[in-house]
Amino acid sequence: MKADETRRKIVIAADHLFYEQGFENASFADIAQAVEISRGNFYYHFKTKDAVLAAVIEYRLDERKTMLRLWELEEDNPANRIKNFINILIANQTKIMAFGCPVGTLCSELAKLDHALKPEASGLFTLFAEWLEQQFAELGCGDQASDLAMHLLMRSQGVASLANTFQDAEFVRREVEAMYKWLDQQCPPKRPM
Amino acid sequence: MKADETRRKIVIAADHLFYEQGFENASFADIAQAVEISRGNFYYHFKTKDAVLAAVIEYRLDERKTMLRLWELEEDNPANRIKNFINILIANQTKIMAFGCPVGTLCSELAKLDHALKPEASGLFTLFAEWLEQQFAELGCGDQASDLAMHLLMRSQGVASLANTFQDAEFVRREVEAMYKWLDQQCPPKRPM
DNA sequence: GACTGCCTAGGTCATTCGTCCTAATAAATT
DNA sequence: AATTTATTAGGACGAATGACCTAGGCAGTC
Repeated sequence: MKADETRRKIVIAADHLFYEQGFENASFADIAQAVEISRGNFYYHFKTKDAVLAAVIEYRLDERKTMLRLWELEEDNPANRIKNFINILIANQTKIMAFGCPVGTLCSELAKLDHALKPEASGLFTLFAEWLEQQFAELGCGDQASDLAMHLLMRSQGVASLANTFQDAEFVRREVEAMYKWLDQQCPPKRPM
Repeated sequence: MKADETRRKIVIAADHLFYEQGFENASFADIAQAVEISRGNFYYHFKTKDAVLAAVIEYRLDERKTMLRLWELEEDNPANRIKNFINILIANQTKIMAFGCPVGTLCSELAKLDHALKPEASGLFTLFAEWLEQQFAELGCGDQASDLAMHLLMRSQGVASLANTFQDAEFVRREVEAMYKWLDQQCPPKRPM
């Protein structure tokens, strides 16, 4: 069906626009123009803007899940998997410096709008938090796994936020290095009695 | 002059509304209603919405500067001054969980809007960064002072962001505790972050 | 009491937005 | 070929927004 393809194009274009301009600031017209379809056609695929947002969140969730699954296949050392996560800050540095973290800024915007889909957007964070917790657990961090996961998520959010504000690539590099070092210090060494 | 008072009321109301609803989402009508003045009267005091934003940023800067100066007067131990900064997360916990960090969310929104006043808003971060750097310098951290200041700012941003997303007071408490511990480890003895 | 400058009230205007409708076209099925 | 279904086009609508204007009220001063 052609509709599926058009729908997918819309979601991807909306994904970019919501990230770069924010959800509220990106209009139907903007998205339609990006996909090169008419506003009427747009309405055929999505009845409301919230429906687009819901589809974008689902798309982002799918993308992240795929990425995490790939890391699990490619790398069986949980510490290295966690390093993959930290490395997002480097891999996406340019976009993060320009627009911040896609997940964090969306959650923050939806919180201010008191939007009904805020919990769905938070699900993106939950996905990462639970995945990181799993990795820390495999590392042998036991009941600390959850706290460590939240701590690392917190740092990546903080770095993204300040990277966006200060446009300082050196700062990002430094903090990523510090996260690596912090990671190495977690869990083992297991001290002898 | 009555105008000064009305203007001040407008700025304070706009400050709150920009924080709780976001800059774009807060309309002239919203602010005018909060101050209980007519939209026409509003226009007498501020010609454009950007002018309101500029005034709000200046107001926030003044407030923070006053707060930092007070901390310097009340507390001559730089470590305790830094603890005051960390404690903002506890003192403003309710608001932060509801609306995020006033500085961070504003900067992030203005970045997405590609707004002309983004540098002015970033000035709020710079104020804290330079003040923290000064405190770390007085602590004897030498040329690390700047990096440590940015690191602490980063952590407070990350905590505010996740606090807003997850509404988890226990997480905030835990991370504040971790920041205290981290602070105690800085300068001397020099330890990795 | 009239004048002048500061302040306020309420309304208008053009624009943009999300939403929705209808008619036309393309594709699929019979 | 005929009919039905899927997809697209373009415009219309009301609501909301930022911006702007003008008329009037209220000081204080001469």
